Formats: sequence, C-alpha cells, structure tokens
Amino acid sequence: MQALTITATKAQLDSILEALEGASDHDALQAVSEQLRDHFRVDHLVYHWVSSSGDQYGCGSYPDAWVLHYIEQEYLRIDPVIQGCYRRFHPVDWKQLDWSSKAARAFQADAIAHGVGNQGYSVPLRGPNGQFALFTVSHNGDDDDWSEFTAANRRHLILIAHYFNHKALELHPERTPEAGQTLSPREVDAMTFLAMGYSRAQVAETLSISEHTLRVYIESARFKLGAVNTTHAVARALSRGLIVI
Amino acid sequence: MQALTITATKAQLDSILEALEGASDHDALQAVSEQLRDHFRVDHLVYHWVSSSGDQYGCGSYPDAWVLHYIEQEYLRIDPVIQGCYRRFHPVDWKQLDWSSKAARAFQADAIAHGVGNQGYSVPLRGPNGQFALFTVSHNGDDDDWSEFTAANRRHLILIAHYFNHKALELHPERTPEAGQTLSPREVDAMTFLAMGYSRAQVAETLSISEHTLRVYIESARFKLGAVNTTHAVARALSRGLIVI
DNA sequence: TTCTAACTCCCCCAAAACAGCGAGGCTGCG
DNA sequence: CGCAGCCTCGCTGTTTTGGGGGAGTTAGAA
Repeated sequence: MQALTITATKAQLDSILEALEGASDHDALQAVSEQLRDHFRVDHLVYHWVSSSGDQYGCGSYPDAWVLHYIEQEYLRIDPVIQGCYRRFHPVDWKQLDWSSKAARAFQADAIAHGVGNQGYSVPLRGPNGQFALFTVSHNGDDDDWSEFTAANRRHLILIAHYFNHKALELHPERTPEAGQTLSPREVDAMTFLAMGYSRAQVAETLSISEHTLRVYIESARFKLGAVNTTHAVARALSRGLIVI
Repeated sequence: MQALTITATKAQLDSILEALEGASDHDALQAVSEQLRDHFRVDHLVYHWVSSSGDQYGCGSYPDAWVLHYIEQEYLRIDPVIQGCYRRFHPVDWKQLDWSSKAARAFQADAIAHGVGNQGYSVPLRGPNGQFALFTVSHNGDDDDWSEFTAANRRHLILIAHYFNHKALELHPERTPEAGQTLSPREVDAMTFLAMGYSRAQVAETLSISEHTLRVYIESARFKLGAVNTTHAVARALSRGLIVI
C-alpha cells in the first residue's frame, strides 16, 4: 500500500478539474477517475448515479466483479453508504454510518472481500427532481491515516464531486428533465392549495371563487401537465418545480 | 464601483473557509458574509434558505428594505432566480434565467431599484428531503467584467456555498428533519403509483394486493406524513424526497 | 423469547372528486 | 379587429375516496 497523498496544490487541483471538464465520453471520464485515484493514491474512486426507477450508472475503479455482484444482489437497497448519504446533507466518512444491522454487516464483509476497502468518504449530490448521486473515495488503511487524508482533501473532494456530477450529467442529458410548459397563476394557486391538502371546496373558498370555476383550473392544469387525475397533476407540478410547498 | 476581485489565492480561500467554519451564530455568519462580500468586492452576497412550508431564512448583505419588500410581496413565488435554480442542477448565472414573463421583468426592475444589482451568480443547494437553499453573489456591472469574475471564482463560490450551507444548518438544526419520517416499502410503492396517477384500484392490481390492503398503506402513509388526504400525502412524500417519480 | 412493525384481508356508507355538457367577459397580441 | 388565453359561473350523474370498525401472519430486533 502506498502512502496516501495528503495535499494537492492549487495547480494540481486546477489541472485535475480541467481534465474532468475536458472529458468527452464515458471512457474519458473513466480515465480521469483512474488518474484521480492514482493522484490521491487511494484504492478506489467512484461516481455512482442512482435513478428514481432503480437504474444505476457507475463510473470509477471498482472491480467489475464487485459492480456486477452489487447489481445482482440488489445491494442498492441495503448499502449503508447509499442509505446514509441519501438522508444526509453533507459528505460523510463511512465510519459515521450505521453498520449495525445484520444486512449491513454482511454487505460490509462482502465489500471488503471484493477489495473495496475498509475506509471511505462519500459526497452526496442532488438534482432538482430528487435525482441522487454519490462521489466516493475508498481505501484500505488504518483510521489515523484516513482521517488525515480526508481532513486534508475534503475541499478538493467536494469540488471534484461537483465537477464529476456536472460532467456525468452533460454526458447523459436524458437524466435532466425537460422544461415543460407553465401554469397560469390561478392554476398555480389551485395546485398549490391542493398540494397543501385542501379539498376542492376549501380551495374554492380560499381563492374566493366557485367550486365549478376551480374545477376548470384543475382540469386545465391536468390537461397541461398530461395528468390523469388531481393527485397526478399535483405530483407533476411539484416535481417539475411549477409549485412549491 | 470597485474592480471585482478576479482571483483568490489558496491561502485566502483557506482563511475564508476557516472564518466560515468558526462562525458560532447568525451574527457571526452575517459578519463573515460581509467579509466575503468585501473580499470579492461584489455588491451583495447572500445565503437564502427556502423551506417547503414557505418559510425563509436569509443571511447576507441585501438591504433590509429589499428583504422586507421581498417577503411582503411574496416574491418567492415569482423570483426567476428561485424558480430557475429550483429546477436546475448546477450553479447558474442570472443571465441564463428566464426573465421574459411580465412578473419576472417587474420583479427585476424592483430588485435593481433596491440596489440588488443587474448581475448575479447563484449556487443551488439541496438537502435529503427536498430542502432547498441558494447561495448568491450579485453585482452591478457590465457583462464582460462579470463573466470574467464568475469564470475565475466559480470554484471558490461553489465551495463557499457548500460551507455556508453547512454552517447555516449547524446553526439551525431544526431544519434537519427528524429521521423517523420514513415510509415502509409498501407505503413507498403505494405513494409512488398514486403520484403516477394510478387510481386505488389500479395500484392494488399493480401491487397484486386487495384494494382494502392498499387503503391501509395509504392511510398509514397519510398518518406518518401528517397529511389530510391522499393528494397531500403524495405531495409531502414527494417534497420530502421519500418518493421520486 | 417477546414484541414491534410490516404485510395481508374483510365489511358498510357518506363525502368528495370526476366527467361530460355549455356560456360569457376580460386582456393582450399581431 | 379577431384570436387566444385566462377567469368566471352553471347542471347531472357516475366513480372514487375517506372514515369507522376488526383480525391474522411473518420477519426482525431488543
């Protein structure tokens, strides 16, 4: 095991970020991730996108055997790194995660057996519609060295995570939702109050209009949003950012 | 108007981030934001938290008159910076936003009249349950100077945004929701299909359970989410990031 | 082991939402 | 000026949801 790289100069960081920005496809991104791994002298460096439908996209240095095994075993659902980062705001050291459940410990043993490393640091990344990705560095080493490494490189890792995410999205624009059409002010009002749990009667009263009129707005919004019912329309309006509650 | 600061050395950035990390309350954070503003020589530098219920928390250098006016006019709903960043992944220059609507132009004129500046750069920040915050620098100046400034300082601004968010959350832990808000797998299934517009009968069929059983899940989810009806529950599940469609 | 939480099934009836039809006034744009 | 989009109001009948009960199994955690 080589010593971890404890510091990176501004110039080094700049050149890494530039290489990242210049990547033009998945293979190039993969190559950059390997360069980054070598630069930091960690065992692994991975970007992992988890889509709403359970699809995954990974890029990095994990062994293929582990990746396939991970997908096959549906580890996505029990991986404490995913679970923990999914409900955290900030980057997290793997030691801070909850490894107490039986499934988590089994997963951990399996991961270490596949050479993933016993130490790790993961940066959660989020998109406007609940999109979620992780940027992770992992390593096999003792706690002190790892603490020193993460303390020294945290800022760089955050920034690299950002740029990695940026590039990965650029390469897969289908993950970025299209900007749909807008709703009229009254439609926005209607959708907003409905999303707040008001019944049609309550919304109509709140907006000082008849319930019949309100219904026209709801139907119109439903039509614009391609929704089959009110709940669907509210869900779409929310996830497209057309209303905020 | 002073010239914008085009570069910051690693040492300067480090000292800024350390000051940020050392802030112990809102006033200290406010002070750091003013130091940052002076350091970058921009007109304004603001952190703006928008909660799902419409509450707001701001910290930065906007004039009090503008902040009060903003809240009073409920500009949150029409502010193109909020609207635009809410549906974007990455930091954005205000020029890239959609200012075409009448309300947006009126807002823009009002903002400029209050000294907000015609240029701006905003970094969206997200939390695990749909929490949303913005970190913004704004300035009064011409396009070329501003482009040069943002190109040179983008990375620093992203990092500072990160740390600002970290600190703001540390100072207001109540914004970090309690963890008990999770839904069971079946409840997630139910909410997800309902959000996709399925009727109860369709969801029950899809999940291969009786409609009665499904109703138990919906009611249970409604109870957990503190929702008064299905639409409300779906809206909350969505905006808390418990389901994704 | 005990206990909790999750999953599954069943009844009835009132309230709310949906679907289809139509109609008129207002504003802003080309 | 006409057109398009928005805002407003009405009727009738069918379908879907909500609220009130109760009850058994299984898997995992304390």
